[in-house]
Amino acid sequence: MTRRVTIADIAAAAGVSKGAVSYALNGRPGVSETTRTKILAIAAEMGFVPNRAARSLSVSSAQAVGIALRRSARTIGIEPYFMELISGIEATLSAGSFGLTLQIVGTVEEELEVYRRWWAERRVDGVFLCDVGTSDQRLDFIADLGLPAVAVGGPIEGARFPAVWHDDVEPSRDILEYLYTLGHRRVARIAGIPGLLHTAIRDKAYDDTAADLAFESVTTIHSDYTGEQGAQITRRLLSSAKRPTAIVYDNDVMAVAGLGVAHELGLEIPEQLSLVAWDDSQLCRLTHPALTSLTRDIPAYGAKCAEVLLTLIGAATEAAHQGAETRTFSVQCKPAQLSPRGSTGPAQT
Amino acid sequence: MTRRVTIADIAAAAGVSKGAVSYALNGRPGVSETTRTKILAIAAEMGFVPNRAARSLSVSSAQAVGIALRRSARTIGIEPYFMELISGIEATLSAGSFGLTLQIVGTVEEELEVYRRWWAERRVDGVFLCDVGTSDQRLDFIADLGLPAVAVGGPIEGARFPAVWHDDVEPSRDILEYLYTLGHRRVARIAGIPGLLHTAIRDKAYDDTAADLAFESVTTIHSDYTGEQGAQITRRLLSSAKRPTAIVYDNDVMAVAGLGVAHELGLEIPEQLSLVAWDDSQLCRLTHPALTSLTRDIPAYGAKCAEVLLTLIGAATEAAHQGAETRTFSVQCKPAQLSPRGSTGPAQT
DNA sequence: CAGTATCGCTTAACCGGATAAGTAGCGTCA
DNA sequence: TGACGCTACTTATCCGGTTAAGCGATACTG
Repeated sequence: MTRRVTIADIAAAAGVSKGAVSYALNGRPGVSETTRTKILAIAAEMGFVPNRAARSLSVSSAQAVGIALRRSARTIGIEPYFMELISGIEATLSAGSFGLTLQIVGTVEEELEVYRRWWAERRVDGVFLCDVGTSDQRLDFIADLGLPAVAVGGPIEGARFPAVWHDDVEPSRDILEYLYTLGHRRVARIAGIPGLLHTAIRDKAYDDTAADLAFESVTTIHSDYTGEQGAQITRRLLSSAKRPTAIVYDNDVMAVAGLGVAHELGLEIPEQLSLVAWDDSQLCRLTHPALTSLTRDIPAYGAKCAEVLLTLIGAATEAAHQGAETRTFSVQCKPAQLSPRGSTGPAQT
Repeated sequence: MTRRVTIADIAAAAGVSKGAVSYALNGRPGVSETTRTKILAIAAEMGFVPNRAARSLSVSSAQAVGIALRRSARTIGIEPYFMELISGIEATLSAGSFGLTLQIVGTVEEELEVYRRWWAERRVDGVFLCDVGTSDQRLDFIADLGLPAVAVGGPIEGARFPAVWHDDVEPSRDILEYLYTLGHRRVARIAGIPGLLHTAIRDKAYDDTAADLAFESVTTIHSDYTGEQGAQITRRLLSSAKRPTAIVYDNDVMAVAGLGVAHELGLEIPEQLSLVAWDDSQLCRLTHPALTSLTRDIPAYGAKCAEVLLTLIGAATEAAHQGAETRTFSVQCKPAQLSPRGSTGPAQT
């Protein structure tokens, strides 16, 4: 079992003081180039890595950010979204040698408690806020703590910290116009959880677009994003007298479940029913027919979120030293693109 | 922006010294019950939460464990396995108020580097080792570091740290016997990555069982676990002259992809082809027909892994203080159970 | 009643870095 | 030649906890 190397060890080896070593390692003035080179060489040779706790204690930064996910153990795995997001976040974080602390919680109260603890413990320098709601108590809570944060989703009006988001209005319109062009007149949408911001945004975009086109009916039914509900609602829709000729799902998991139900009922896809999924994961390409879906680059999205959070943390650190003011800025990403595949086709006449 | 409370603040408020506060908060002897109660009350009132860095620095523990996953950004999301595992791990960790640090890496070298850094920085007290290979360089590397670790998978002979695993031999036999009873005589298995320990274990279990029964052929083809390869290999198998009447997949994603291919080729499931998946996630119940699969409780498995790691960390801490020796112990979990669903049926005569 | 154990607390050192303040050595310049 | 400034360090303090050691005051004990 190797011993951990401290700056005191390096100082002893180099015949200088701890302070000199610290200056040398951090690229600060105060040591000659000769000494600096020598110290760096010794540090490298000894395999020195600074003790995070010690550094954190003196500079008051954790070099880590946190993400709390509010899902049950059984349902969290099924959605590819989070892992892809985290994967993108990670890519940016590790480039800046930040760590990612993950916590899975059951309720909002637990989530708020986690944020408070992280903040009080100084375990993280900032957090990502997922599943932003239309009226989200976490926003003020975190802003009041003074904890740097980035909302993953938006836009959020009057937010006290930045949001990274992409427009859902245009893609919503794209879907409906696409289906309209294919001749569909009765369209149903199995939407996500009603309280979520992006659900509300899509709801409105849907209604607005529907009003502009001569649909017979455009209905929205809210769900909880699970495959079970997706299947159940699809079954109900397809058993009704005037069943829709196209169904749009707010995520890929429900769309896959919906496809299963269509198979179960013996419906030909896309001849008798067209299906569209939001959030194109690999899942959409595994089914037959493959699911037409709204594609966006989620790892890139996560990377952007991380980038903004790191910038924010940097700014907060600056501000603490120089009293500069922190500006809230939002970042809009490229909207999702419709990827037509086998699950959509002309409506039956 | 609230100020963080330190033990010095509490000491001042209670009119005692920092030391007394520390004793009181940690439930150690050295203060009277009266004083202890008073200090605890003040601490609670002020909302005191200890600074993790400070505590870590003095007690040399991070109160966090790490998990490094070696997957690409695009493929990591699709497998429900990891999120379920992490979810289970989390449940146990947060009960012990440990944090989880997650890192996604691309190569083994990167992964080893992450472990070394975590260890040197004292960022984690222990790690989980996923995707254990048949000859895994990480095992010795981590053991040499003296970093407490738990292998998620096994059994590992002569390991220098514990493994949490479940028997794959019995379930492998279960599948083959089940298919044999249904009259299947030509069975194919699309296996996982050849270097992985559990792939090797299943390979052998398969061969052994096949030798005991009068199959016409039992073939194994290795893959990379992705839906693409699952689909591609399935397509090849089903296009061959003597195509199998049943295919077993080493994970659920490939099985879903295989089902898609079967649909694409117009095969009736299960009349013309039976499909079995390992690792029953919700995915298996979303398709039509639902996939017969090997069910195991992955969150519970993760919880067990975390429990063992925490025990190990506790033991290591003890050992450091008292010089006691650390015992390596392995934990075997309940093997996966076959859940027959619509994707399997009698072989066509 | 002196000797001593125990309680209840304070003091101070320590963990491993960062960093402000202090200082020795040397060149510069009036 | 002495005041001054600069370089290249060293020293000491701090971050916020933990903990060994110290130290009165009280209780116990032979």
